[in-house]
Amino acid sequence: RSVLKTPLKQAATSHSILTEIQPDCQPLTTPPKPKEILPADPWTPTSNLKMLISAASPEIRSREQRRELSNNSREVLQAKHCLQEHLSGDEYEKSQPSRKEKSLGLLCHKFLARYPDYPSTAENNYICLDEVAEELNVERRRIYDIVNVLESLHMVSRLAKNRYAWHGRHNLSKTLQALKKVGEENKYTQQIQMIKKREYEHEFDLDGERNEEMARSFGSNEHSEMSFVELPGMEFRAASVNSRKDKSLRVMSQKFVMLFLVSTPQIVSLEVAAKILIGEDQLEDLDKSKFKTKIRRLYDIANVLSSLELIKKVHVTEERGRKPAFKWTGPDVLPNVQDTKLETTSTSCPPPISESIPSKEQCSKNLFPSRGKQNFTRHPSLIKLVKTIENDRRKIQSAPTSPVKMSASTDQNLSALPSKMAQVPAIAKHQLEGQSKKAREMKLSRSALESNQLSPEVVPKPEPPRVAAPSQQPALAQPPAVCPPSHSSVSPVILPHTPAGVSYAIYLHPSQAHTVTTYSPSFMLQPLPCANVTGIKSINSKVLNKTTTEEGDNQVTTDDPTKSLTAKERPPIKSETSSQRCLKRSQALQEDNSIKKCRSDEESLDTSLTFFPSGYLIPLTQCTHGNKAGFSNKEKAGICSLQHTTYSSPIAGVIPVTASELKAVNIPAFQITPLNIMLSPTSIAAAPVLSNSCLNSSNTSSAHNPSSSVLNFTLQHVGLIPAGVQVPANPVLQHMPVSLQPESVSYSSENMNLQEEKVSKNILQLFDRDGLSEKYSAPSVPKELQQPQPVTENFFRTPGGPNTVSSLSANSDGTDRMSQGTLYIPQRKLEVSED
DNA sequence: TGATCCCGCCAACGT
DNA sequence: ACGTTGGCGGGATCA
Repeated sequence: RSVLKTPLKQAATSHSILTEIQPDCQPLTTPPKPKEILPADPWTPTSNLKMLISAASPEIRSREQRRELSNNSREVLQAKHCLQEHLSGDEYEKSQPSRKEKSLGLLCHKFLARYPDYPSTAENNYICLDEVAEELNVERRRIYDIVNVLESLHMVSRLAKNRYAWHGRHNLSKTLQALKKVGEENKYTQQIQMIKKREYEHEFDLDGERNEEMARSFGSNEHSEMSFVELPGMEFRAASVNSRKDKSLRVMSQKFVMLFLVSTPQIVSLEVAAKILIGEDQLEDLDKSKFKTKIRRLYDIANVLSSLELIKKVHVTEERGRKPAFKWTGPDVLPNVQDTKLETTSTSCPPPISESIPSKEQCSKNLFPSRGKQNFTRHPSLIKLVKTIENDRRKIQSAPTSPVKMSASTDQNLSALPSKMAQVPAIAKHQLEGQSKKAREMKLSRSALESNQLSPEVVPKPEPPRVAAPSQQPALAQPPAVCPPSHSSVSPVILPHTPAGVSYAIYLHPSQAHTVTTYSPSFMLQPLPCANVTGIKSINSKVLNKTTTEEGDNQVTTDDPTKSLTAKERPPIKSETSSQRCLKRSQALQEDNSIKKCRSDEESLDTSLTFFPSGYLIPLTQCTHGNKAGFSNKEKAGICSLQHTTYSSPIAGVIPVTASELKAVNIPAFQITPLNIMLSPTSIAAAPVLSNSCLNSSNTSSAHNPSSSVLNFTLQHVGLIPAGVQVPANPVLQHMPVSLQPESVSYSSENMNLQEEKVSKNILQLFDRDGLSEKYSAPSVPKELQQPQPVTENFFRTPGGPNTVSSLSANSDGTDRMSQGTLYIPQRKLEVSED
């Protein structure tokens, strides 16, 4: 008899029946393993799939059809295959749910079939894990695997225990952009090259002792701090769970994706991915079992990514033989085109303020390129030293800062807003075409703009005492003057970049956060502005990249860069959306404020929290700003005061601790690097400008100057990091000069990151203290869900420095891919074969 | 065989 | 104390 597929529920039933023998056969709970008992029958995955599809809404169905047509997904093929088998007459026994039928990939397909790729915001797309698990007839554990990776892509977000919200692919492009940035900042490209190179070397000499070297080099790679990359709109939901938890799958998934986005042939072998991921987590011990486990996990992730059609399995044939690998088949992720446009627009649009901000951002970028830590990190001994220091700090760590500070930071955010706001309109315009809906948003944005103009005034007024605010403003206005030299020298054209679209936050591990925290709770305010800056990429890097290198193993061919955003992707919209969201949020906040005016510190915390994220994330900031702007200054002031209740003058309290302090604190710890010595004139010049913001201090130390960067690079890599690292010494690496610059740039950012981390850390603590995290997820308020919740956990940047987006922009032209500090590796021919 | 990766134990967490 | 999450790796399947 042919096996038929019992409907899902029935299947469940059968399951339980099967398990009769065993005690607890709860359909819902993980059934005891029936194993051979398994009936021979029932539902084939295919059948289930079909049923699901048929049952699904037309929308879903159509989507599914498309999928099948495309035949892109391996799972589908497999499913078909299975089906055929059944049809052909294999029997029941044979049809026993084979392993394949139970594969995560298939399961994921089923899961995805239940939800539309682009759910309307209106509908509540809640996901109840229990339900899903039951309906799909799988253990909940499996659902977690799927959901976790979906979460890493922000396709879902956790609302509460057992509940998730489905976002579909609306956030996908943004997420990918963010991931790409982070990946670039982490120099994944280089790491990949390093690993490949190492492998190559291995071919010749027997390894064994080599492990040491490997370990060392890996250790250097560790960008351990990075945890979870967040998006503006989605900030906190994901974080609702404890930060510590965001460890593995989620993060691994993001990193894995980053590898694809960063590597030129967008093909990543499991082996390489595993090595890199391991390297990040723990330096050294490449122990075999760990490697194996990593691989296992990667398969899990790969399966769901495959189901999402973001990647597909291929085999890379090298001299060694065939190695399993995956090829990126998802959308091309370019630096935000829109952003660029925006930039341009903003530039053209005169509002001084708007312009000023971008410039400021640029400055910050330059100052804080990316990843400063790495410099010393590279050297084992240095790493240890750093770690030790960090640990000490951790221990010393002070109590969470008062909420008030947060609010102060909010204020700062305001200043940043204008520029962003200015951009909004442009974005809206672009989006207009596709979405009629957007019109509304346009309005919002426009209003926001208007508000922006007001903003400048607002910012300064509220807090006269505050040093930072005033200074910032001027700085912003002038940016060109100060910063220009640096970028202009490199590439004037590119300068104007603002990465508005891609702001993101990274979740740090508590431990790391601590480290940062130690620095200065008090500075919290300061950091925020920086955060704003952060979103922006460093121009420098871009320029540097521009230099371009041709080496890469580009053979494989990636899709043309030009392609970039497809109409279907809606990134532009998003930016708008985010801004809109921000506005909403800000409004909400205001309401909150008005309502809660007299609340205690905790309350203020909430508020501040809300703000904070916004501050950090560009979109949010804008919103906040807009809101405030909308209100009379007085109101703003009132709000501020409310938030700061505790402090007589919120600003004052905050202000005291400014850049100078930060510098004092931060520098000692992190600036130890030789790099400091070489300051480029440019950087120095820039420093003054940024001085207001805490960030500056750190940046100053770093050198952007090409020559200096080269020196640094040389020192570090050659002197400090002899072995596996890409060293000029290596004959192969002829292109070093080019690559060097990016490196140098990246360094400075580190400091900034630290500061941010600090801030975030503090924030975190606050949250924890209040236990706010789940607070907002209240089921009762669906609407709320739509908007980003104020609650967040630590979202910060990684050492790699999300701040530096530069790489992204650089890539846009398509030239730079290999440029970043990449080593040229002798290439074996790569042959990619599909399965 | 090596590549895949299902399964579910059990610890960390949350409530 | 109990339910939820999800790290982890043994060992079954697949190719």
